[in-house]
Amino acid sequence: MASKNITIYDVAKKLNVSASTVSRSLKNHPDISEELKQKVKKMAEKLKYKPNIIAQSLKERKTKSIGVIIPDITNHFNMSILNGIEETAYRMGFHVMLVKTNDSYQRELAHVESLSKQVDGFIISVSQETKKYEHLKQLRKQGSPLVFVERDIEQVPGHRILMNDESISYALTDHMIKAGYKSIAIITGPDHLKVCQERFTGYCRALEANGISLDENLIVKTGMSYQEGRIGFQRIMRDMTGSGAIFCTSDQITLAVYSEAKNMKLQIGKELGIAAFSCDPFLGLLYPSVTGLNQKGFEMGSMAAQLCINDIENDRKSPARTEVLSVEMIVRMSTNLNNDHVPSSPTQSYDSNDHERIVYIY
Amino acid sequence: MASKNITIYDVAKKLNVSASTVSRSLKNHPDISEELKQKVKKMAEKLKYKPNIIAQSLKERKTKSIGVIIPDITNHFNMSILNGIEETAYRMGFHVMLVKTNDSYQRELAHVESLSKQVDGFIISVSQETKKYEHLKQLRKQGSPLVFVERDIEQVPGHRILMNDESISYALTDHMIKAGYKSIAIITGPDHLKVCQERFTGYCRALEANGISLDENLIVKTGMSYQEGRIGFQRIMRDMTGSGAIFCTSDQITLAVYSEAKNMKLQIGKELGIAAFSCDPFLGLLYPSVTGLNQKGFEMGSMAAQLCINDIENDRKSPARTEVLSVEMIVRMSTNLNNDHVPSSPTQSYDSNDHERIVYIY
DNA sequence: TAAATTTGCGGAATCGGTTGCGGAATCGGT
DNA sequence: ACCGATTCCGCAACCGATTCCGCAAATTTA
Repeated sequence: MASKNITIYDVAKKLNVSASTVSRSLKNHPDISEELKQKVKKMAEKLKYKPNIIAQSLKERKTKSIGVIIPDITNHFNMSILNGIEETAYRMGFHVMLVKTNDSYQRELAHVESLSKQVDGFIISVSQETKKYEHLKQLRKQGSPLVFVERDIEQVPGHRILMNDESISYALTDHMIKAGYKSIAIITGPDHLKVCQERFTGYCRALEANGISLDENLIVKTGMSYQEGRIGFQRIMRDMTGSGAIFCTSDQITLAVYSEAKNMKLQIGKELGIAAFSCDPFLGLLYPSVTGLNQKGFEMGSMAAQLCINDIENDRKSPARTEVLSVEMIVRMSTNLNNDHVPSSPTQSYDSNDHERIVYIY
Repeated sequence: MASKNITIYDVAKKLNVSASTVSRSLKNHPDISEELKQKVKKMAEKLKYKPNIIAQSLKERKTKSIGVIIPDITNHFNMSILNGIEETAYRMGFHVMLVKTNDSYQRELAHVESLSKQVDGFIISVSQETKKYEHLKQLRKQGSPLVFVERDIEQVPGHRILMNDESISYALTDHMIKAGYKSIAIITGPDHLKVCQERFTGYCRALEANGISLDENLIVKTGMSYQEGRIGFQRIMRDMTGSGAIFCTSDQITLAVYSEAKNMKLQIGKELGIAAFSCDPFLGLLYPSVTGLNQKGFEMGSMAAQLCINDIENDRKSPARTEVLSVEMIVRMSTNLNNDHVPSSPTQSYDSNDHERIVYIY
């Protein structure tokens, strides 16, 4: 933006009219004669005049952009969400300011502050560390539309695009139990993160429903990252006895557990069950393929953007909506205890469809 | 940003000083007495005054944000790039405005225009459709720093963060030939996209060096998407004879080819070789695992952001730099013709490391 | 003590648009 | 020919910050 930028005044001067006239002409204000409008538009075109969005933003107090605050962007689910957000934001004439927190509360705080004057609304998936939420309440007080996606905070009003975390976790856990695994472990994040708590609750309920008591040694609640998944896996494997299975509550945990299990030369499915709270398309291509979900990240992002932008354009916060998308479970080989996964003819093993069964929840 | 926002004037009024004084106090201008500075800062704190970044941007003609224009964000490589960009942008005090083009020239054009007044510099990976580049030259004329990442356009000056596309493609192709595959196919994008042309050239050179002539039936140049990969695969399989292999030049093509091959119950490696221009970590977990690359997306994004921001802050375009990161090839099972991938003991097959060999290029 | 600096702060223009208000010119009606 | 209503456009304020310039008081110097 260094050099000469043509402004509305340049156009005005060329035509010996006022800047107001140019402004009005370009927005088809009825006060300007059709004839003059055309002249102005021609000249603007000729000079390659482009309105300065910053100046407009200052005057209008609208930036036509939304802030997206996300813990990280290197997993399939968040990517899909981001993709959905960008797509509908674009269609609705908005831009996306993207920041990630790396699950750090401090960084989330800083971003909320620094973006608050720069965007018209927020879509946020809170960080794992976030326990305080004054910063988010502050946003609401300012009047900024706020949409939570996947990870929300109950105490803060705002729209929510969520999943049926608890029931799908119940389903995954129950499925593993019914599949015959004797000890079911879980690797998840801390309870103050609502999604973790819900996933854990689903897990607990399923155990309970099947008359299995909780075993602290099989519960890891340190976090959702790859590293934490890896360490969690190692801790669990120390205490896991008999035919066990692990409920991996994030993309990264799943990747970590799967990798480590392979490194330990475990036969996934037979020697170790794995169910993933994940929808990465690779899960179906792995061998053994991994039981996972059918999360609709793109749709969630898209809906979030719509709610956010609607709020912005109507200038008033519509009553906070909570959309809970129901997720489907996709059963694959990693939770098949009886299949030893060594097909007599290798050809068979390549047909993932033989081993894929979709279970609809709701 | 709806309601009452406290401005610098509010702070000024409270203290019966002028706005200039408040402004200067907050930026530690020496003209203001230490005593008054403290009073102003206290009051600003008390009123929770936050400077209006839009107003600053207008005045300073700097927005402290960079525009990132990318074809799509749902593959691991682009994600990594984006991740790297965001990380260093954050560290350097910048924000990221993210837009994707879905490989559409029109959309790229629109985004370049609409962002040009909104960001201080651009990082771009051009769309597959982009053949004209006036819009990019225009950016340079305006003085906007411009950094190409992965996909550049030679005719437009600017920094470039690239890979050794041609030589690594040569290496992958040569590897497949040496591995014993008789017909080597390629699925890639149109030649006007420089990376495609280079990858294709590498492919051609390798064939030539091994005394193999080009077979038009084995060459698909329609595009880099999943759909195009799928269709390309089907077309190639009609004509592929004997032990063949496919060079997949993108993440999505790889995914498509791998999936389709599995659906056709082909034994990957033995019946069909696959080498991927991709670095997705899942490639190593698949069974059979897939020969791929070791692209450094994060580093590339990080470097791009640095170059871009440096240019912005020094206000002068430093001489255009071209960084070519050398990529490593990682040989895995999908290009092992002799291994039938049905291990006597299934345990073995889970050890991907037994089948992984890193080949350094350069 | 008068003159020359220095210190400390305010006024006003500016960045680039937008818009309420008012004024001149044109028009229609009688 | 006179009056009221339109039509069409410009002036100036404003959005919220920054900064050049200037001025008065305090300080130093002669």
